[in-house]
Amino acid sequence: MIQLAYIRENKQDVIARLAVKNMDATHDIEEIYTLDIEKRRIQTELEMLLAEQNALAKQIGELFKSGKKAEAEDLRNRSTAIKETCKSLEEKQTELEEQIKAILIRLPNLPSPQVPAGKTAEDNEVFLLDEHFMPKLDDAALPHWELATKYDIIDFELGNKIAGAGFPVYKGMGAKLQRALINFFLDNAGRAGYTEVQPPILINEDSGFGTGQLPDKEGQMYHVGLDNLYLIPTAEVPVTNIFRDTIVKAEDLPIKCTAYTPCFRREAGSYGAHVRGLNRLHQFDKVEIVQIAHPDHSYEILNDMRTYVTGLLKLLELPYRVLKLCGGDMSFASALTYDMEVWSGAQKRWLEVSSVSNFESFQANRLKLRYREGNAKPVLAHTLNGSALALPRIVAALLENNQEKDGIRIPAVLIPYTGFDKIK
RNA sequence: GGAGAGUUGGCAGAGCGGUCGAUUGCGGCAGUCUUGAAAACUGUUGAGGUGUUAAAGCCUCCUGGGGUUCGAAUCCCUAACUCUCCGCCA
Repeated sequence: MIQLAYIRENKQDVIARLAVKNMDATHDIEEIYTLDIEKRRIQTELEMLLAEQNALAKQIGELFKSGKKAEAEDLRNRSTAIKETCKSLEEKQTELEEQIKAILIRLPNLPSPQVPAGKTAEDNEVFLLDEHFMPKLDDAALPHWELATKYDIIDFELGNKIAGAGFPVYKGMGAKLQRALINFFLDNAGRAGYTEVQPPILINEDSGFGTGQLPDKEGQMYHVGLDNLYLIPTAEVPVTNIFRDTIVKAEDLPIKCTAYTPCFRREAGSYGAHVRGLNRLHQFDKVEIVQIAHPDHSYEILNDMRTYVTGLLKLLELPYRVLKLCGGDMSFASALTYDMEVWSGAQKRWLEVSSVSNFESFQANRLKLRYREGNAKPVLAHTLNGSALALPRIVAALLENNQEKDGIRIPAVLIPYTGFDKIK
């Protein structure tokens, strides 16, 4: 949620920056601005009356005590009269506040000034390309879904029977590879200073609101109707919400957490070749990294996180590229996002395996997540997160890029985790 | 699932419907003492809004929502959550 005080002072800047996300917010911003002025006018008026009422109530109490009944009655009538006015002003104020919030919560975050203009994924800026580990495959190379069947490590049909499309069953070495990757990612995050947490994978509405999934984006999440809970689309939601309604000390920043969780996405309307195999699933595993940062350092930290993720890709011996997302391709809550994509040798496509974002104070404002410098007033913190990493597409790329005549080669760093060096 | 109890400031824990934003303890911060630290003592210590050069002042907040009243942390209704006992269970 954009800070109301910022809109108050910087109308034109807000409109200009939302235009980078291809949104004409002129009307919304003007409306907020006008409603806010009116709201504050009413608030002032109301508060003066409330002050008078408080004073009267106090006097009445004293008059009753000293037995001056008639005078007390007199004041009581006056107070009753004021009460009516207060009530209507209060209603008006609440209504205005609701109107302001209704607009405010559906406005996306302001993109950082360095976000490139653009409408679609085509307009993203290639920030970095590392083809060092580009595989040399011949035309007989198999896509990962065929390799999965050939080596009997992932069964899509079986998952279909149990839950539906997009819920694969990993078997044997396939399952072990999943576990190996999760442990490998968690261990690395731990070494990089992230504290491991295991959060709930069901969240309530407040949590969904805090990180920006609710309202409006509930269609992307599975909903447990009976208990009104949602399955998490990413660990970002429960982990960031650990810090909802908290004031942390400035010297404790940055706070770094990592979590492995399964993630659930409805992906309604997705179909076709691009969602085959592991490319797009309803349930998948991911290790997430989250940081709560001081506003002065959040962009350095974003760079650190990006470098950390590309470091993992190098360790896994995967060719990758880093995209700086354009305004049109960025998510609702993000101020700046880098996407990491790995090369999938047989599909001959780039697959997104991580997305690292700085949300600045957008989530913090919804979460009421603040830090305090000494005895100063609390200030909204910045939140950041990134996948480190999402498993399925990593697996897809590993299978395809490392296919050899006698099996699939496991990268050296993973062998201690898998216990085998080849899937046969 | 059944029965009961509760939800107050960072934590613990008081609070006859009328100077209660709230007693007290702990913790935190500052000071005295000390070579330094500890102990002891003293002071200070919630959030949001409004306002101001800065303050003062004023308003709101005692889980959320609604109600009664001139006046509510205190009474009533309601929701959520927590705890205890019983049942069930990985």
